[in-house]
Parts: sequence; C-alpha cells; structure tokens
Amino acid sequence: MQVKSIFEGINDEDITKMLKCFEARRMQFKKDRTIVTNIINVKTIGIMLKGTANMIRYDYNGNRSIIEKLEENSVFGEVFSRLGNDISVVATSDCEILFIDYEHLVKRCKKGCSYHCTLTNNVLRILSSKIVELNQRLEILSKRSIRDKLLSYFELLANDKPNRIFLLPFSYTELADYLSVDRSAMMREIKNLKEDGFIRTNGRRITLMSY
Amino acid sequence: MQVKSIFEGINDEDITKMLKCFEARRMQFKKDRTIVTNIINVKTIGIMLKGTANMIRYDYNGNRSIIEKLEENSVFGEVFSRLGNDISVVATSDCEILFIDYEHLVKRCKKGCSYHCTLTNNVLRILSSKIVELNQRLEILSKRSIRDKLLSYFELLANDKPNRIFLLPFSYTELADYLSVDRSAMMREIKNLKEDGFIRTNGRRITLMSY
DNA sequence: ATAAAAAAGTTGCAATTGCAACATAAAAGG
DNA sequence: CCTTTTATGTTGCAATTGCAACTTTTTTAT
Repeated sequence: MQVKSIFEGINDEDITKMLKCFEARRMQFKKDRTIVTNIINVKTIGIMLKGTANMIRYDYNGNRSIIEKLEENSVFGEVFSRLGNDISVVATSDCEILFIDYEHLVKRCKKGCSYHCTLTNNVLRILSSKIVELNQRLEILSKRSIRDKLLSYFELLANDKPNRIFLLPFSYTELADYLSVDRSAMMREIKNLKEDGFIRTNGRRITLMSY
Repeated sequence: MQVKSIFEGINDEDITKMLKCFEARRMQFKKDRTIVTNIINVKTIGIMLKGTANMIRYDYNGNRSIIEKLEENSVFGEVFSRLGNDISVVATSDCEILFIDYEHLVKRCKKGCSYHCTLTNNVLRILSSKIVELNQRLEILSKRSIRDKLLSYFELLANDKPNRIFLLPFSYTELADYLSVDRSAMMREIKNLKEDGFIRTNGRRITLMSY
C-alpha cells in the first residue's frame, strides 16, 4: 500500500505513547523467511517499517500466486487482506515489522485521546485505498486473454509516467504469478506485443506506446 | 455486502437525526434503470434500502463483467468499490436507495455525538468485509481454468450449507460474466463436472459432492 | 573469480478456451 | 393465452494457453 502508514499526521510523541498502549511488537526477519505464520489466526496487523515482502499463495497444482507486494509503510493483516490458512508472507529482503492487534487500534480507549480520531481516519483511508487496489487487480484478472491482462496492467503502471515509460516492480517470473498466467505463455505474448508495436522493453523498463 | 448496513446498532431516533445532519437523499429506481451515473465522480455512497442491482462493466470487446451483486442493505460507492468511469450500477428490480456523502459520514461532527463512534466502526467493519469479498473473488479469478474457477466458487457457496447444497445467486449467463469466462465454454465445463461426479445440478440448485 | 542458482527467453504440442452459430426451454409482457 | 424475449444447452473449429523441456543470460554466494 502506498499509504504513509497508520500513524500519518500524529506526532512522534503521541505515536510512542500509542505503541505502548497498543502493546505493539517490533520484529525483524531475514530475507526469504516466512513472516505471517507468526500472526495467523489472530487479528493482528503488520506495518512494514523496513524492507519488502511478497504475500503469496500456492494452489493445489503448485502454482504460485503473488497476491500483493509489500513495501515500506505497507500495512497488512487479515483485516486488510484475507490472510487465510493457505496464504503466507515471505520477506524478499531483510525487514522489520511492527505488529499491533487490530482491536486496540479501532476500539477507542476510554480516555478518548484526540489522536484516536486521526488514527481511525487513517485506517479508513488505508482500507479504502486497499479496496481500490483490489479492484484494479480484479479488473486485470477479469481480462480474458494474457495480452489484455498485460496491457491493462501496463496501462496502470504507465498512467502517470512521463512518456509512458515505467519500471516493472516485478521480475517477469513474478509478473506471471501476479497475473496468474503461465510464464512461458506470458513471455510469448510479451514478444508478440513488441512485434505488434504495443510496447518496447529494455529489461524491466517498459514503454507503453500510445495507440 | 452482507452487512446489516451502516446504521446497525444505532437507534431509529438517532438515525433520523443523522440522516438530516448528513443531508441524506432517498431515491427510487425502476427495474433496468442505471443508478450510478447519478453519483459518479462524487464521494457519495449508496445504501440499498429495497430491491437489487448489479454493478457491471463492459470492456472494449463488449464483454460484460458483473463486479458485484447488490442486495438489501448493501452499501456501495467509490469508497467501497472502484466506481470508475466505465462502471455502472443497474437495477435488477425496482429499488430504493439512500445516498449520503461519505465526508459527512466520516468526519466527526463537532458535537461529538456518541453514535458517531458506532458509525465509524460500522464503516470499518463494512470495508473489512468488502475486502474479504474482493479477496475471495480474486482467489477465484486467479484460478487458471474454468473448472477450477467453478469449483472454488462453488466451494465458497457450499461451505456452510448442510449437505453442500446451495442455490446459485446468479443465472448461468450472469455466472459466466461473474467468473469472466465464455458462457458456452462454462456450460461445457459444468457438463464435464457433472459427468465426472463433482457436482449435481437441478436448475440453479447445485450440490457440490465431497471429494 | 568461479561455481551454482535463479531468471529470462524459446519452442512444440496437447489441452483448454472463446467464438459463432445453432436448438430448445423458460420467462416476461401484453 | 400467445408472442416475444431471454436463458439454457450444444457443437465444431480456430485461437490461445499451459505444460514440458530446453538454452542462454543474469544474479547470487562462496
């Protein structure tokens, strides 16, 4: 999530107070370690303080799906995504995560601290933007062909970039898992898109040609 | 959405007060009328008081996607779904909808009315359950074959039903649009599923056999 | 620096899917 | 009640996709 995190607009002093009040836990994970088994079945949310991770799922055929890419300040957890039994979060770099129980976050403390209001609004904003993201992803996955999936994803990435040049946030292998298609079929389609003049590529730097 | 609506847990008297405070508008729509053009580009949310509707999108190939089925007490709007330029909501029966500006809903009024807290928590709960729904849909659409899409959707529907018998909430034509697949290919696959003993059907009443 | 591992890139082929074009059944509308 | 529309059900065929099996390139680790 691109959001400045849950504590945006709250001063450091208050954040420190809250973290104590919420019994927040700070944890560190090495690259390639699985993060989420620690918080499963609990209404806990994680805030990525440093590093990156992928939220992934393997289906019974062994196909990997990348559900979400987590970056700095990303917020994740069962409330934000369906962190079901078969979903895990794997660190793609060394990272540091803050865990907070969702209940603490939402249930206003009796003192009615002023910053609680800001906090709740932040959570609302995060949930809203999460919904927007999910809908974008749905729009992509609802395309019937690999070509259309690629094009609508690229359109999303190129949208606000000058000259419609953007950097793919994935490796091509990961991109296939993100789009839920076979990697080799996707590579073939990318080649076709290049030949048909829809895109130009230079590694992960892609230019989406204006039609 | 299955949620009891935004006002759950708030007494009728307070609701009436709030509706005035929020400048809520009540509108009626005949079957097959488009609802959403009225609220587009505005941070307005709709609460379905009576009737049903579909949230749909047509892509440039003319394929219809059913994004969501709206029922009584469903809440919809840009905050809850990405009601973009190409998305519309069409009444599938005569219906009555309450429109409220989202800003009013979230921004606590100065008086700090007690029920505002309940309201905010309700909105949070609705957004959370919306996210769960979107993730379920994503899980279905991320399946690589029509067969797996059907099976995971049926699994969802059968989950809490006795004998795993459930009623399809769609016509088969709509189901194809919901799963983003070709209708005839889907019908063929349903036939295969029957022949292979995975399901039994009687119209829209489907039994998902235990494996 | 070099070996090992991962990613990118290819290709043939079989399986699945979408498309078009139907027939039949059911529902809606007057 | 009859007509018209919509939904369901089928099928052949062409196009797309997934799968498997590779080679080449790039990255990572020692």
